[in-house]
Amino acid sequence: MSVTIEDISKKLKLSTSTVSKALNGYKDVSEKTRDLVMGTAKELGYHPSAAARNLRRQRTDKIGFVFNNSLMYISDYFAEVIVGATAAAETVGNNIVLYINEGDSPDSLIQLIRAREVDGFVFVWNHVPAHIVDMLLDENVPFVVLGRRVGHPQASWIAPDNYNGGLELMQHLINLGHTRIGFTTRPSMGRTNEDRFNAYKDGLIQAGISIDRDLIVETKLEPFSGYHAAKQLLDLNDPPTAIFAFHDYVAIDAHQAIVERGLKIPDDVALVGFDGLNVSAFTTPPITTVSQPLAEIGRESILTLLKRIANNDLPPIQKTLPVELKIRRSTQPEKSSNST
Amino acid sequence: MSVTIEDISKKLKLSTSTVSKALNGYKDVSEKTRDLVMGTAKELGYHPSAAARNLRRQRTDKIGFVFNNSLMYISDYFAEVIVGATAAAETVGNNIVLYINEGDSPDSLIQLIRAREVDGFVFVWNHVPAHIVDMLLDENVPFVVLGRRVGHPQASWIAPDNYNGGLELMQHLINLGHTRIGFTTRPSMGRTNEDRFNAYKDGLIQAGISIDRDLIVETKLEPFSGYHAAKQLLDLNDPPTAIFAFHDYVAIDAHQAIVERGLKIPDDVALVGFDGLNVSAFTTPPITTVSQPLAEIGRESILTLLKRIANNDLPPIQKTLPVELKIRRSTQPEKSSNST
DNA sequence: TTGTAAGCGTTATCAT
DNA sequence: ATGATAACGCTTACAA
Repeated sequence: MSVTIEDISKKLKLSTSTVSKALNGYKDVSEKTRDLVMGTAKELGYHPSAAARNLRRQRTDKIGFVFNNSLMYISDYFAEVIVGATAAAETVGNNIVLYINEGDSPDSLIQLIRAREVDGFVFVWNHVPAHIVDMLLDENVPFVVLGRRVGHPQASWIAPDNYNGGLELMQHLINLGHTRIGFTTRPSMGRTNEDRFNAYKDGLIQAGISIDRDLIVETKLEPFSGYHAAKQLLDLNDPPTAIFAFHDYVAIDAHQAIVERGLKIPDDVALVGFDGLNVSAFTTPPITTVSQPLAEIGRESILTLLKRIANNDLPPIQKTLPVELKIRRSTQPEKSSNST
Repeated sequence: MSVTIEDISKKLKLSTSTVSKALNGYKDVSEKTRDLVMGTAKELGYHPSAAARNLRRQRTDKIGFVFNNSLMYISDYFAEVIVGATAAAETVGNNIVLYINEGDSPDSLIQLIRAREVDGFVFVWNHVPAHIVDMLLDENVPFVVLGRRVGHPQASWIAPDNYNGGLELMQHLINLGHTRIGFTTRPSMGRTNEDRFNAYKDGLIQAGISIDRDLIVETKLEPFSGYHAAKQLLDLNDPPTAIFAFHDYVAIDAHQAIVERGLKIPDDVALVGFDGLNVSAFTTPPITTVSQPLAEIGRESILTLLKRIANNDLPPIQKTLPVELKIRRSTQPEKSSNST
């Protein structure tokens, strides 16, 4: 097979333990032999076997990245987060292993955990139910939830500041004079939805605007869902002058619905999204949104997980990262002329 | 630590080998003991240690997915391909390990290979240079290049039919009456670029249109590069009436440049992209493109790699997958009215 | 049908 | 400073 420590030890007439020590930079080995070992290691093209190392060290230097299929439909989110995470992991010699798991069968998750193929897990799920968190805690496996708050107090998570971002968005719309603002919500009431929805309601309340249930419509977790939601809003007797879409892809769907109705954005209907994905800038007009620091969320999740891998008795780590309002033409009245 | 085979064997007063055999469904074990073993395995919550298994079997059931950072900028591509690949791998009990590697330092690649953390590699690079292929062959490691043809005859790859897709695109434009068609090309002349460029040229030649060097402009591998390329084309004394963008993101950049010039798509300038990424449908008007079967390319790459892992002495496997022309409003004259 | 024992490649402990 | 040895958890000839 390939070159092992034994090959080096034989060639140098040293014991494998000395070679191992030299290779790993232990100081109880003479400089002479260390140079010798290093030299022949390079000469022979030696590289340690990950499997042997993992078995012995009871550690893999790998991190499981567990996501569900629907993440694919928000590819900008997926790509940025994953690349951020992978890069962060690699800086400390770790790698990311991908797992598609919907979280619907705890058994497959337990199997994953017990196989110890990875040292810990990052979950990228729309919703992490309490019984799964309990199970993870029970198994005593290090984990972090990426991108959303989790109700369970013992869970660690890294999430964007959905509430304050939403509030900024609402204040922006209200400052522009909008009083009838539609909101597209989610069927499952996860924390992300809750935070954005609360921001919507509080934004209205702070402005002294009463909440109209007709202006709140539900979207499903499927493509074109935002399209139907927007149509529903536009069909109202007293339709909204602005629509707050749950996230950018929903906003893009809504954009299409609005345009099909022959309405102008933002003159007839203003439109805002959420997340700050690249795609939100590609529509005409580009869509005002709240941008979350995706790469940093990915990075921070890894760093946090590594801390838990080092010591899983740490109290839960929960971080809210700041977001940024990006005002674009979907809410701003058209400027008189264009410039390069 | 966790439950091992020994725990089961002790509890049942059996040898570890018998337990192992029972667990792995060998037939030279009585049904009674097998049920017993299976039962206590479940009862104790046993799951095999991946590390021990890997070491013993000299196999990891993991596949390395090597990509460079620039893939992040075409997130639709990245997401679809990766999810397709991950799903395909999981159906046969394999997983994907991500590696960011630009291919600029063969050393880090060799290290990766020799560590045998994975059984084989899928490369997702813009360009796979011959010396890297030579190195991979030299190391006798199974690998497949995803998404592009490779010049090296010994390399295995799965790629879309760029040439014929490009030709269809050109015929479509020419049928619409365009004779001055701009093309945005790449600085590095990889096979993908070559194929699309050849399609551009052959499309013109087949229609009896002479090639005008002014209509061929170079883009860089950076954001907004397509924007500048399009402006350069529009600034010509005799500007094109149609632009063939190297890929969809370049087309989106070009779209912006065209709109900024106050020109109408497709009336003043028709626009086509390539790849069929979701984003190409989000612009106004949506962009005509050639769609590649990304998930299938991901899937097929994994299946091909698995074949090579099973037997790397196989002759190189090289597959061209069919693509599909998607005609959208960026090339079609506006219809009189819209419908739901 | 079951058990023994060796080995995968490394690291850690304890002697020397 | 170096070496012998055990151990990590599993699989597989081979023996019984």
